[in-house]
Amino acid sequence: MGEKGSLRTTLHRHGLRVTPQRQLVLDAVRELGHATPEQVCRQVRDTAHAVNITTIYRALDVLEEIGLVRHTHLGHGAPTYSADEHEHVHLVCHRCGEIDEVPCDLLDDLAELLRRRRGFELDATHLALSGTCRACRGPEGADHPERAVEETR
Amino acid sequence: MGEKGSLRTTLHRHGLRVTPQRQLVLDAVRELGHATPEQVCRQVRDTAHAVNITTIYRALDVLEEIGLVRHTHLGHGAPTYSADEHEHVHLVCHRCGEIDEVPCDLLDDLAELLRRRRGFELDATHLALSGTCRACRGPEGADHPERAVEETR
DNA sequence: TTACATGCAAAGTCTTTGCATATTG
DNA sequence: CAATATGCAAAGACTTTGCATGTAA
Repeated sequence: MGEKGSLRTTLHRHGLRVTPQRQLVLDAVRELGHATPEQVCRQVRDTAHAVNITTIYRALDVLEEIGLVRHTHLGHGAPTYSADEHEHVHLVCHRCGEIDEVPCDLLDDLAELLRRRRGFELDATHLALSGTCRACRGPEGADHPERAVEETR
Repeated sequence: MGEKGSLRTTLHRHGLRVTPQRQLVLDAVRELGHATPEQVCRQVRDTAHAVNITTIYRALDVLEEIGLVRHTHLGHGAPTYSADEHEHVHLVCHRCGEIDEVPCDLLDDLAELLRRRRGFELDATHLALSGTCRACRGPEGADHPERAVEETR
């Protein structure tokens, strides 16, 4: 059992235990694509009614430490967690809140630039880029304050 | 009074009042370069002892609405505000927490790419890029867990 | 049986809101 | 005077901590 066993294996490698809660949290993150701790909690509770939000936070921390999940700050409020195999850069629309995803390699050139000019090693997997999505820019590319959402904060 | 009058002028244009607090908050943001509401508050209080943190938040909101300041989420916790004339992209080291700044135009190519491929209009002025700074990568480019800070969150 | 996990409650940040008071135009 | 801004206190969102209890190697 290769891929599927990676939670058990990885936890063991770190001297940590495999628990139903941790398994459920990982499953939830994988299913949801990207989700806040709150959202993960709701998903987990569909299966295990009694899991505490504290446990969700702790499980996410553990899973992040061992490299199975990762979080990104998409702007205001809670961060979103996603599975490590699910690499992408987030495009966050500060107009409507929509989140799009693009492959990390779009940033290769930028990463190279930063490395050379600043010695900075960009981590594209943690990234959120804010701006205005196609829908909000409108068909004519004009200003469309359709359902303005308060600025991303 | 050209540049310097822009707070008064801009507030008026928006039907808002010029108050000492707003002036102080703007001054603080300009002096500090980039700062959290908390830091702005401390700075303001050097001059006006009694200003309430709530007022700082509200002043920052107003100043942002009228376009004189802008905020960025550098990772975990409080956002940082900076003056609009002070445009740059933040490079946040998730190792040591150091914040470097680079000109926005480094992102021109990426912006063009996103515009063409996704219809996404990147707002480079809001940006924080996370990664590892030169110092933390070490002279040899190796792993230097000198003063590891818990992951940017 | 010992080390690690969980649940629960309480506390901690950071931020917003409601309302009375004060201030500006 | 009338519209806004401020201060203060309370509440709200999100997260962490302490500690007793539970559970697996």
